[in-house]
Parts: sequence; C-alpha cells; structure tokens
Amino acid sequence: MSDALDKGTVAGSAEAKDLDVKDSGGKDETAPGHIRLRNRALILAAAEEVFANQGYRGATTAAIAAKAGLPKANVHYYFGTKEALYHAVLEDILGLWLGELDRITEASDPATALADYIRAKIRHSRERPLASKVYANEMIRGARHTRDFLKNELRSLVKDKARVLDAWAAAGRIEPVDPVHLFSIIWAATQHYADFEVQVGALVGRRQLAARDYNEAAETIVRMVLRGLGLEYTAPQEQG
Amino acid sequence: MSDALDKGTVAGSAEAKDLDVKDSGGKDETAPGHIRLRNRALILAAAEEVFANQGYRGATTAAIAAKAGLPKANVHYYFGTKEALYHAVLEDILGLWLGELDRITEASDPATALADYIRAKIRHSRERPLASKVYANEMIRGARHTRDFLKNELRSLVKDKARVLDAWAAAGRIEPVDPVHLFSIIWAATQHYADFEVQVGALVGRRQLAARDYNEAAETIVRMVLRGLGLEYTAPQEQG
DNA sequence: ATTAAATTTGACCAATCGGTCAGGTTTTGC
DNA sequence: GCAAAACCTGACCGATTGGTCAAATTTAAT
Repeated sequence: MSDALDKGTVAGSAEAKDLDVKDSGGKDETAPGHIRLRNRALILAAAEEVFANQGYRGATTAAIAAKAGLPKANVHYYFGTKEALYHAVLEDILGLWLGELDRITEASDPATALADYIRAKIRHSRERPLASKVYANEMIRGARHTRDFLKNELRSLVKDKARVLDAWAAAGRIEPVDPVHLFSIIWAATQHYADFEVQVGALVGRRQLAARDYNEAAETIVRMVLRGLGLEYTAPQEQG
Repeated sequence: MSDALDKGTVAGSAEAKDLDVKDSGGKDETAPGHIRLRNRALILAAAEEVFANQGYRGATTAAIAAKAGLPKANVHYYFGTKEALYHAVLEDILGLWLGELDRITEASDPATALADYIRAKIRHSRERPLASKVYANEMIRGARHTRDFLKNELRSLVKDKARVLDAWAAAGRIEPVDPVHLFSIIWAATQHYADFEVQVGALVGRRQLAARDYNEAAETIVRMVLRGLGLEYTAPQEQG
C-alpha cells in the first residue's frame, strides 16, 4: 500500500514550503514548486466536490480529473491512489473542524462564547458545504479513515471543553449538561444546513438558501441552546 | 424509466396483500406469493444495509445479493434495476418519516407533543439507523430520487404543522418560532445519533451507544427545544 | 548551456460493474 | 394431475473502474 504512495510522496517534502515564507506576498508564478502547489490545489478542490456529491465509491478519478481540468493520469501522478487522495481531502477538512472551538474557555462568557461558536459553525456550513458533506459521508460509512481522529484528537478536545462546561456549571454560570450531547446537538443542527441543504431549501421554497435563512437558523439554534442551559437569549439587532 | 420497473411490478400487485388480513396470524409458509414476499423482504433488508454503508454508487447488486443469501440474478428478477431497488428502499423509508408527526395537533399539549415526538425520533434512530443513513446519503447527494417527496409531501406536512405552531403561538402557549427551523433542528439532532453514531460512540468511549446514551440524548434535546419555546422542562422519573 | 528532476499524457490493462438470457425447476390454479 | 405461471440461476456481455507505464516535454539547479 505504501508503494502506491511513493510517487506522490517523492516530492511531497515540498509541501511545507509555504510555511517558511519569503515569498512575494501571494501567487508567485515562477517560484520552484509552483506547479505542484497549483495542481494539487486544483485536484483537491475538485476531489472535495466529487467526493461530497458522489460519496467515496461513487467518485471516480476520471470525474475528479475532468473537474480539475487535468488528465486522469496526472491525478494519479500527484496522489497515487484514489484512497490517498481521499485521505488528503479529509485531512484538509479535519483541520477546519478543530478550529472554532477556541473561543470556549473558562474565562469567556458562556452565552457569548456558545452563541459565537454556533454562528461560526453556521457560517461554515454556508461557505464550505462540500467539506461538511464529505465529512458526513465519512461518518455515515463508519469513519473508516477517521477512527483515530475521532478517538484521539476529537475526543480529547471534547474532554477539554467538558472541563470548561463543568467549571461553568460549578460556578453557577450555566446549568449542568452532558458536553457530548451538547456538542452533538450543536454540530448536528449546524451541519444540517450544509448536508441537508436541499431538504431545507425545499421546505422554505427556495432552491438555494439565502443569507437570511442561515441567520434565522443560527439564531434559532442559539436561542434553544442558551435557554436549554438556563441562559437568557436576546436577538441581535437587524442590520440592513 | 418505467420500462426498467416492469419486471418488478408485474406481480407487484400482491404487495398490498398484507393489509387485508385473513392470514393465520403471522408467517404462512404455504400461502400463494409467500416466496415473493419473503425474498423481496430479504432483498430490501439487505439493500438497506448496503446502501446505508456504501452509498448508492458504492452499493453493488452482488453485495446485496450475497447479504440476502440469493444469487445476483434473483435480485434483478425481483427489482429489475439497481435504481428501482434503491427507489423501493427509499419508499419504505419515506413512509416511516411521515408517521410520528401525528401527535402534533392544535388540541394537544405543546410540551407533551413535542417531547414525545423527539423521544420517538430518537427511538427511531436507535432501532432503524440504517434507514436514517440511507436517507442522509440521499439528501447529501442532492435528493435526486426524492425531490418530489420533499417539494410535495414533506413540504405540505410541514406547512400543516406550521399552522399548529402558529395557533399555539397565537394562543400564547409557546413563543413564536419558524417551523422549518424548529423541525430542521429536531430532525438534525435526532438523526445525528443514527448517522453519526460512530462519532458519538467515540466521544462517549463506547463502540456502540447504550440505551442510557439515547435517553440522555433525547432528554437534552427535549430540554433545549422546550425551553427554547418558553416552556418548562421537567426530567422524567428514572426507572430501574 | 547542460543535465537531472519534475511533469505530462495517450494508450493500455485486469478487475469489477449492472444487467441479460436461456433453460431449468417449483408453485399455483383449476 | 396438468398446464400455466412464477421462480431460479450459471454463464455471459459491454461498459466502466482504478491504476500503470513508457516516452515526450517542461522546469530547475549548476
């Protein structure tokens, strides 16, 4: 199996290149390795879309290549196997998942922190619905490629946040709640607007959800979560 | 498209047989059509599992046949095409989806009706997780086979329930709420425990969720929904 | 300028896919 | 008991799949 990855990883050492920057500020069309960077990005974006809409098995390397505007053999040149490409797409996504939770700390105000987190997650569902769909597909299929992430990174992160919630509860700042269920509900409700967009769209009578729909969704979720924890909820001022 | 269904529907008229009952109370091994009934049920159950875990494209008729304990040609004998089989599986599931909403009527008590509905949906996620996964897959893929259901049956049902919620709100029995978002949140949160079971399992540290996990999930959701609508929530008595 | 490394790609392959079919067996209706 | 209908299934097929490869071209470093 590692054989199949050799070709893709031979020059993979160049991947960290964009970290130690001395670059001219953005897109340098002549810098060494720019071809690899551009084509990998093209392929990853195309793969995310095809994996999201077709599932792992339904996605074909030919379809990904076509969407990226490259010949199929080129996709295999950069990523070796379809599985390795899928893994790379997932890796990109898992990074996003862990980010936004930073604002939930013992020092922060519970209502503000949770409300901001929910709004950020909804924004996420709106801006990167394909990532959410790929992740949902992966979970439904049993998290074959994500078991370790769930059992290690995600679990310890939730344990971390559980300590915050317990501290808040002990200080009487929120009512006690099982953190696993709280986050499950928040994740489910927010990601629903990406994964089931077509269903929500049919219910509101619009093919695509509008900005107002996402805002209303976020506020409804915030309201239920805050009230559920014994907190007050006040709707933010409209702006327009 | 109807051509592909012909073979499966030739004797499909026998499907309603189990409605007008005069049967001996359960399994009649000699009644006419019992072979068709048994084999169709075997295939549908196997198909639900394979479609749930592999997605539409990932599911193979050979895998479904193997899981049903029948030769592949037999699957095609009963259902014609893979697409027709998928359609039949979906049809089974859509029936389940519309059922439980009956308890939400203008006459019923809001807190009781909503709490019972949420608990029923969680029970559903526990007892028929595969159905939920097939449906989730279908939504993520853009509801290619379910567009009409969403735009007609489901939408009019939600409109119906919207009238109930509006009436409740007008009578001061709940706070006003957008029904689409309320149901979206309830569906997302409850179905999450089927579709993302592997994730929740990793977070609670159990491979499979226990009865207690589902109960706690239901109560957490009920608490947030009821409080979100300005209702009181009181935890039910433990038993055992 | 030279050369090594990286990139490109059409052609190709074995495996698997959904679906078909002929010919046999079993079940059913009378 | 008998004909018709329903059921069964191994063998087969064209299409598609993920993946390979060798030969050609472009880019990079000295």
